[in-house]
Amino acid sequence: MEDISDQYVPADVEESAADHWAETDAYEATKEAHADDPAFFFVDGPPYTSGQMHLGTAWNKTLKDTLIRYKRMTGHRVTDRPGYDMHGLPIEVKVEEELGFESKKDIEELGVEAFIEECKTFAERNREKMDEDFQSMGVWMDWDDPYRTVDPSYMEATWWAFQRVHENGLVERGKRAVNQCPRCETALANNEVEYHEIESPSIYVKFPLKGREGNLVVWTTTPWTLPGNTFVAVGEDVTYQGVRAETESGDTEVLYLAEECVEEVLKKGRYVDYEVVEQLTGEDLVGLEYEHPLAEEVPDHAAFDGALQVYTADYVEVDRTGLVHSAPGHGQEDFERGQELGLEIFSPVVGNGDYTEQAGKYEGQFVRDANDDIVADLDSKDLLLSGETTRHDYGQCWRCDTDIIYLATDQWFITVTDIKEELLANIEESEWFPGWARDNRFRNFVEDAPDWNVSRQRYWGIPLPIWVPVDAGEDLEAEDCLVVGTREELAERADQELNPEEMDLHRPAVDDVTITEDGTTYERVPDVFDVWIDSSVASWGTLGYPAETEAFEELWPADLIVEAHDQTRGWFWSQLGMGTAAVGEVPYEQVLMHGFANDKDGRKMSKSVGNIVTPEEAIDRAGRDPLRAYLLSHDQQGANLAFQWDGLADVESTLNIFWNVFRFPLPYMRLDGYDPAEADLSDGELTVVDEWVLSRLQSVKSEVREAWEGYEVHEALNTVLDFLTEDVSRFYVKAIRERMWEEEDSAGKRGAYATLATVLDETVRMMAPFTPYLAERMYQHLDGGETTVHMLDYPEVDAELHDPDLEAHMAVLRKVEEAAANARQQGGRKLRWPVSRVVVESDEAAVREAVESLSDLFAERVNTREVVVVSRFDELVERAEPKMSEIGPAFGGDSQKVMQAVEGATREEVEAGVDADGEHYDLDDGMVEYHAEPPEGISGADFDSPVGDGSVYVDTTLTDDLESEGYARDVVRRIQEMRKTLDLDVEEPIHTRLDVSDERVAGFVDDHREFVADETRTAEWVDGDEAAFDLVEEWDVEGVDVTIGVKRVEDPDTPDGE
RNA sequence: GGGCCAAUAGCUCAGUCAGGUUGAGCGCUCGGCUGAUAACCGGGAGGUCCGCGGUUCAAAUCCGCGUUGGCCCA
Repeated sequence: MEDISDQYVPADVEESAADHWAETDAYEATKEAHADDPAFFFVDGPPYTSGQMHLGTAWNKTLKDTLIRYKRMTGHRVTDRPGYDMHGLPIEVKVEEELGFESKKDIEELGVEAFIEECKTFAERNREKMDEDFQSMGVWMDWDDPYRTVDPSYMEATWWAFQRVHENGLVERGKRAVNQCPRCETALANNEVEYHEIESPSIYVKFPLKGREGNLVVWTTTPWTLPGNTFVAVGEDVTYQGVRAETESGDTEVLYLAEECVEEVLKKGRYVDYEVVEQLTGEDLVGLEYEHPLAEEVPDHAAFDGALQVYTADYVEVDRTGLVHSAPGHGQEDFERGQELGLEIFSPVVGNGDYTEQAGKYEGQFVRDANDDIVADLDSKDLLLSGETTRHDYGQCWRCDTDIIYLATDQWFITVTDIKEELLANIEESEWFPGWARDNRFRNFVEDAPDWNVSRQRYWGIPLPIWVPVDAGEDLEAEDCLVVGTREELAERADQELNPEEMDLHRPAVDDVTITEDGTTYERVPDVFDVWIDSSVASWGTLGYPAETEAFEELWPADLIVEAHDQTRGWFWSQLGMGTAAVGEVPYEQVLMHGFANDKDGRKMSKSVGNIVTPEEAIDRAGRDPLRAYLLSHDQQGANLAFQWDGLADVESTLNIFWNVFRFPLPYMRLDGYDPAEADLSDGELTVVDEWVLSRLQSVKSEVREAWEGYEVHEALNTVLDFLTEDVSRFYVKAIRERMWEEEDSAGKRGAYATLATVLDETVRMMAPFTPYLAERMYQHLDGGETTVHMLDYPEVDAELHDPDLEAHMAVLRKVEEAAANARQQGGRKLRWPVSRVVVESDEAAVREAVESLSDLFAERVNTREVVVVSRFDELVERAEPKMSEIGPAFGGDSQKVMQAVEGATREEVEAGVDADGEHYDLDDGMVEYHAEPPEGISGADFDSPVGDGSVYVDTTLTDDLESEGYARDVVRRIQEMRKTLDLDVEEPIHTRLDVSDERVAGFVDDHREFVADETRTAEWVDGDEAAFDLVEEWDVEGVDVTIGVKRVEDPDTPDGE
């Protein structure tokens, strides 16, 4: 094993640990060690293979890795197969960009097979890069065997599930108004639409009424949907008015619109005057018929029974005009209302956004490009009341940022709205951390979830396993279709010869497969699945189901999934939806939902803002373990992280303290030939601090366990780190340092070695899931009995060593010690100088008991000759403080004199009455307040402890004896500093020259020559030229000039020197 | 436009559920310690508890209305 460096250098530690893992197959050994343990089925949410790891995905995988390591150490056989989500439009778009493609036509020209190959290569290339990234964070998962959504065996899992959904009667085919990306020529799910502000026309259009005078006034930002107009919607209880409006030229016309909107709209139409001719409700307007405003341009417009009439609808708001142009072919709400009304759907637009011949004059135009023509046509017919533009949020394709259009197209759905009750009930079957994520956020989402559009008119995805009769018409029902569940089943039923072992399930391999049954021939629906279908089956796809059944039967459903809060609408939902629709169950039992990694101000990291921090950069500047510990030291339940470089540096310095604690005993142990791996607490003598730190260790283990079990990961980590810094480093190590310096083997030293070795062994194991490299490095140096620290057990509480009373006492003592240090500082007596006496005063018996039980330790730590514990310190002097509000009225003009006489007097003096200017004054009780002060030479400070408060008094009066020791210690410390300057070995003897300018002080130091020589390994006191010394320095010791010379002894074997 | 989460010292957060003198760590500063020493210990400064309104003897805490940031939905 290499030497342990003075400084914690994460990069070195990590390299050394990584090498060790590689050499010893540590990961395999760890899995093997737990092969027979009870199973813990963790499922990795597959990251999308479009780019590389960023800080958020690094956090996510680190958290998963930490939990997996913890679960293993607590005796579980953990499923740790990582996953990758590799299909979908994002990759298609990237590949199209690489190939310089602009539309589907380019893809068809290249050929679907070649395009699929490109996508496959692209996704695989990204996956390999991400594989490396995740492994570079120290994530131990089964990287040799990840599940990939592009593997036929995984794809089959979606087929199997979809077949179940079909059997359950939850698959539906139909025309629905969906979000359509005209560039990608596919439907998009609501959650694939992102909203941005755009500028659109904002036009007010007159729809001439049939059979009566007047026009309905509607407003729209999408003129291109007017050819598809089918009805006008009004609010049932809204008040409408018919107004006769006068134009600038003096003509008049009648307009119908909501009362509230009249003024505003007439102003926009530049009417000069108007009168109300009619007032009526929405209900009254129902049934009015109107002329299609583009009747000439679009002769084939909706004219069927019930079209071009007024209906009520609940989506109407009293805004703009209060009348809403409705086209079921172009809007979701319009579509739903149209269905209720039994209206046909008229949608003269194809998938790429071009008008069909049904759009008459506009045939072949891209819809958005037709806006201007339509506005102009309306204007020419005097049907345009007003035309301007407006800025508003509008949906865009999540991948290519093209503005979407609403179209009614044939799509396939999983009708999750039919099983809403079951979905909501299944939510209750899962336990979420934090709880509010389930009960508020997720529940709301599920309540509002519409039917799931699972079909995409694209290429790079899992083909829909649906075969429809070749002659199927518009009204095809899902139950008349075949849904295939596995490759084997397809091979059996297919008309063609297929090899289930070797066939690829991607397009175009399955496109031409037909099935003939009962005299009907079926062909495959050309669509692919929505990419969210892929990961929705991860809980069984991970296990190779349906091809492999054993693992599924043993493990399913997942014990735990861990993702960020954006997955509420994503993976948390898709799994619930698919699980419930296919098998009636939620596929996971526990959900840990963490937050996002934002920038230092809590803002989202983004390329355009330029505030991105990459994991690589953080690893470079701090290290893998520090980055992991930093990420894990913050709340892991729903809260976002505001990344701070300072915070990362803080964590690194905390780990450095851990490193210092770890390496502190090593030189001593080596000198004594002590092997920490063989540490035995029954060998040697345990002092009270040993017993205390061992008890604290038990408390920490129990707190840490509890935190883990509630997935309070940051609590677990911070508890260990606090223990290391507060208890081990600041208290324990300080307390045992002197014992380590003892030269001979002693029971006390062995006790300290055993204690510290035990503490280190267990904290290393507790830290292992968080900082795997650092823990490995330490374990291999301290013990190394097993291949890796990660295959060991997580430490368990040893009740024998747990002593809550002692911990309580020590907690009191530390508070008292703090107060003593405070009092010392006030009395101007530094710790190196002993004091004769420290008095601890408290009227709490528990406090006194605590201090008394630890008084030796206390005396040592505060450097006092004597510790006195009392309930009341009777040397305090009560000093009087006059209360002028009482004295003033009582003594009138003499008040000032009385005040001066009273101030600072003792209680005795005041009670006897005070004299001033020859007069005697008696005072009442209420006129004076007393407070107790320490007498001259004693300074005090108060403390609050867990069991009660009190005060500490430090007697700083000097005696020759104390002063003598103080100076001697000061001299020792100067010589030590010089030894360090000379970089002498701890053991190396020296010759020392000492000149003290003050005779009295020189005497003091002489009294302690032996002590000084001992402490500084001075073999001989010498005189001589300054030039004869390796180092000569002049010091100011408490105002006294002291000149010290130090030189090495030439031959260390003969310490007597010359 | 709607839902959820957050806002407390320069920074990270606790305290909010169950109302009662705002706390810790880091940083800053002054001092101490000095064979773990780029470590460690003590003192001090530092707060509109995001704002406004309400309930209450009493509000960081409960309620309402806002502001800012984040996520989700439209």
